[in-house]
Parts: sequence; C-alpha cells; structure tokens
Amino acid sequence: MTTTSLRPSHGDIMDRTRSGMLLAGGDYSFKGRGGTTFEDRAEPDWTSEMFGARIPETAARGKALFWEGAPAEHIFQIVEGVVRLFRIFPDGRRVVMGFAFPGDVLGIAVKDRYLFTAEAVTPVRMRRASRERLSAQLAEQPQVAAIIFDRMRDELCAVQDQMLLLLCQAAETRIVKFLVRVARKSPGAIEHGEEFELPMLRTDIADHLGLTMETVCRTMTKLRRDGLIAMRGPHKIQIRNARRLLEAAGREETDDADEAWG
Amino acid sequence: MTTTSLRPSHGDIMDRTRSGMLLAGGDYSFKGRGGTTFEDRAEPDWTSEMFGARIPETAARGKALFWEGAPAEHIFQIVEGVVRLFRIFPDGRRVVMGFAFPGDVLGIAVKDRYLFTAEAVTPVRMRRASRERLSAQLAEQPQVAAIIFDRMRDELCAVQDQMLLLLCQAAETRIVKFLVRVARKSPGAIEHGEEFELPMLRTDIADHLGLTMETVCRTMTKLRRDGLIAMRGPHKIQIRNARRLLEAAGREETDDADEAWG
DNA sequence: CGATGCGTTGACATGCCTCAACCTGAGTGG
DNA sequence: CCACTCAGGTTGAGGCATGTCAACGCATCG
Repeated sequence: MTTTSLRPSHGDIMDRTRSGMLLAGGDYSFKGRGGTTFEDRAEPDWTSEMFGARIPETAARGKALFWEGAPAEHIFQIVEGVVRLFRIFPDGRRVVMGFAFPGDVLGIAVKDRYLFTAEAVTPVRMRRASRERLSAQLAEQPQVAAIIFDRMRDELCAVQDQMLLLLCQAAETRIVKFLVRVARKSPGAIEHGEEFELPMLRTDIADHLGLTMETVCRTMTKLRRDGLIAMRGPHKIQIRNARRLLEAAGREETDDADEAWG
Repeated sequence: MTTTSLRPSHGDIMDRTRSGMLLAGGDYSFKGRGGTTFEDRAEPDWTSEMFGARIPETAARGKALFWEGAPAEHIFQIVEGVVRLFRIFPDGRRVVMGFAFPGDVLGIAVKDRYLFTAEAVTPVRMRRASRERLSAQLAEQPQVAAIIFDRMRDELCAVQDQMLLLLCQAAETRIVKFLVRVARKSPGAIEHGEEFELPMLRTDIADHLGLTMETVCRTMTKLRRDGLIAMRGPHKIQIRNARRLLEAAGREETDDADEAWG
C-alpha cells in the first residue's frame, strides 16, 4: 500500500500513449473485493485469457492512459494503482466521472472513441488488450459475452448510483459515502478501523462529487474534529467510528444500496 | 400531441401489474428521433419481431408499469406517452432517474429485479415481451445481441450525460438543458418555435434534476419573463429565443455533447 | 360547494461557493 | 544546510443561490 509514496523510476512506456477504451468505473458496485492488487482476487475470470499473462505495463503518476476523443483501440485492466476518469468542458470545468481500481476494466462500453481521459492518480500497473481481440472473444465465446454483458449492467448501476449520490445530497453525505466506498476496497478499514489509502487529490474528489476543493477539505476536517475519522496526512485515512460514519452516509449505505442495485 | 389533455377511459389492464424490466431512459442520447408516437419513426428495427404487431396495451396516467424490486419478467417498449422512472429511498426522498419516451425500451439492462418503478406520466400505450423471448432472440440472432449491446452503450452514455448535468451546474442551466432535451423530441420546437408538450409534473422535473419544485417554478418563470420561452399552462411550452436558450444551456448543448457521446 | 392536486409566488435561513491568506512537505539550487 | 519555489492542502470572511416554510391561485372533481 505504498502507492502514494512510491517514486516510480519513470513512465516512459505510457507517456502520451493513445490507446485503450473505457468502461468508466465499474468500481463501486462490486462487493467483497479484497486486497490491494488485482492478483489478490480469487476470481479466475475471462480476463486472464483476454489479457494474457504478460508482464503488466506501467504508468507514472499523472500520465494519461488514453485521451478523451482518441480512437479506442485497446481495453485496459488495472492491475495495481488508481486511475481517474474525467472529461474537460469547453469552459474549462473538469468532471471526474469515476476512478478505476485494481481489477477494473476500461474501454468496454465504448464504440470507437474514448469518452474521457484516463490518468494515473498513483503509479499504475495495467494490462492491455486490443479491441479486435475483445470482439473475437465475444464472437467465439458466448460465456465471455455474457460476462461482459453483466459487467455493463454493473457499470450502468454504478453510474446510476453515482447519480443518486449527486442528487439532493448534502456535501457531508456525499463525502462520507465516497469515503466509505473507497474504504470498502481495503479489508479491515471499516470493520477494524485500519488505516487506508485515499490516493486521489482533493480536487479529484471535489470534481467527482460536484463540490469545491475547499468544501471537501472543510468537511473532512469536520469529520476529523467530530471523531469519525483520523488523518495522517491528506491521503492516509482511518475510520474511528464506523457506526456514526455509516449513519452519516444516510442509512442507504449501511444495508441496502449495494443490495438494491444487484 | 394530446397526451396530457387526453382523458383515458381507464387503465384496468396495467393497474398494479408487476412485470417488465428496464433500461432506464435511453431517451436523451438518440438523435433525430422525430414524431410523437413510435410508429412515426423510420427505424424498422429488431423491436418489431421482438414485440410483434399486437395491439399495444394501455396504462392510465399515474399507473405503474412495474415496481422497483419486483421480479423482472418482461421488457416494455413505449409506443405512445411518457413514463417516469424513479426510486424511493428509506427517508422518503424520491429520485427520478429518467423518463421514457415513445420508442424507448425498458428492462433490458436489468438482471432479475426491476431497479426502479415505472409510472405513466401521461396515458401510455406500450408493447410487452417476455424476458425469455429476449433471451431466445439474443441466442438465436447475433445481430440482435449487437443491437442490444449498442443500446446499452447508449444507455450508459445517457446516464453519464445526466450525471454531468447534475455536477457543478446551476439550477437554470440544468432546467434549460432539460427543456432543450425534451424539446428535441418535437420537430420544429427548437428551430421554428412551435409549442411542445412538457408532460411531466414540476415535482418530477425537480426530483430528476436534484432541485426543489419551487426552484423549478421560479426558474421557468424567470425564463418566461426574460423572453426565452412562453408557457400556455404548465405543460405547453414554446421556445421564443432558441439562440439565447441554447446559450443558457452552457454551450455544450449546442454543438458537442450529443456528438461527444456518439 | 368544498375538497383536492398541482402550480406559483414570497420571505427568510443557510449551505456552499468565491476569494484570499496561509500552511506544509518535497524538490532544487546555492 | 538553508533559502526558495511550487504543488497541494487548510482555514477564514463574506455573499449568493437554493432550500424551507408558508400562503395563495387555479383547475378538476365529487
């Protein structure tokens, strides 16, 4: 869990590479995904034959995996690290559509061009497969198509979930829910109050939740003062009172929500 | 175009019927869809063999096509009228995920249970097909699967689009964008300033845009006072200054946006 | 005629944004 | 080793847009 503090040699390989495609952030909708890197997962799924067992490529922090509008030639699977997915608008506004975590696949739901830019938040390791290979697999192996189909449904649910979060929710609720979602990826973070990584920048979070960086800061400070969380630097978070935190998430996060979307 | 003023005999058939499944609102992302009813469309697509040529069922205003959480047994295609798709939260909050218009298909992206309730905003005519039939078609006819796949991508884009609308957008921008989207469905509404139908309730719009009913009212009154639109009753809208209206939508709506998602 | 559902408008409170100052740690160069 | 710079983060003061609460309008319906 040294993503943030890691100083990668350099990210030559991915530097300015244009490729891949995206499926946004299937991130949130999966349950029980443990571990930090993808290899930890127990799921021996379609991705192994899709992406092969080659040594993953790497991308240094801040490097783009692909750009919004570029021809979508590849799909990517994140092996380690975190990626932000965002669009820039003519007026300069940035919207972070989501974040991709280990195990997530980018570029499946796309037609011919990437819908947004994917940028490494932390040093990233990833695997790549050509779009053609995906099509071939889809045609040959019906069960792969079914899995992809399912994935897209999950994806759809995740985006809708995010939409719900943005609707009629106070800033604190949004931030707490976001923290809980990220914490869920680190086993023990919620149940045992173990420190977990919040690698993205405050501005990333703000642009993701439709808030300003200042509001994110203030709210997290408030959560800290109220004893719900503790912080060791901006990116090391610890949940100190899970019950109250989940309450602050507005109840949905504790029981249903994830269930409801299944 | 008499949807709102129509007084249907009554909606016995659909009353409390539990069935179908949903694809949310593929609504916004389609271009060039003209006409009021689905039959007007030139697209001789998969839906004809899927749904057959039977006489469409009807649902009276306010009746549910299916309920959130109910087993998803059918898919529906809206032939005429407008449907709202929403979820209710434990705290009583309602979120309108989207609206379904003629031609839209509900229930494709669902697994086994409906993700939200679909309710007739206006008297609705619709066609129904069983989930099994969908599966059969998918297995037999690869090209149908491809179309469905495409639809889901469109769907995903539409939801993301809606998400963007909710992020860092002022109330007026959201409402104007929404108006433009609905107006797009009526040819001539934007280019020639012809009156068009805005069948949904103010509360529907509010719950869809993450605003209050009051804010929706006030903003629309402001648009009227500023000469951008005219209103003949709450549901008959006329665009009086398309240029300024599209400007108020924040530029994205005029050129890109729809393009960007293609 | 009153009841009801939906829409509109007003007065007021407040949560978030804006603008601005300052902090902190890491990298850099003398 | 220190001074400097820079990016990211934190905190504060103040304003404004939107939510809240409340009254009223206006159709429809029994």
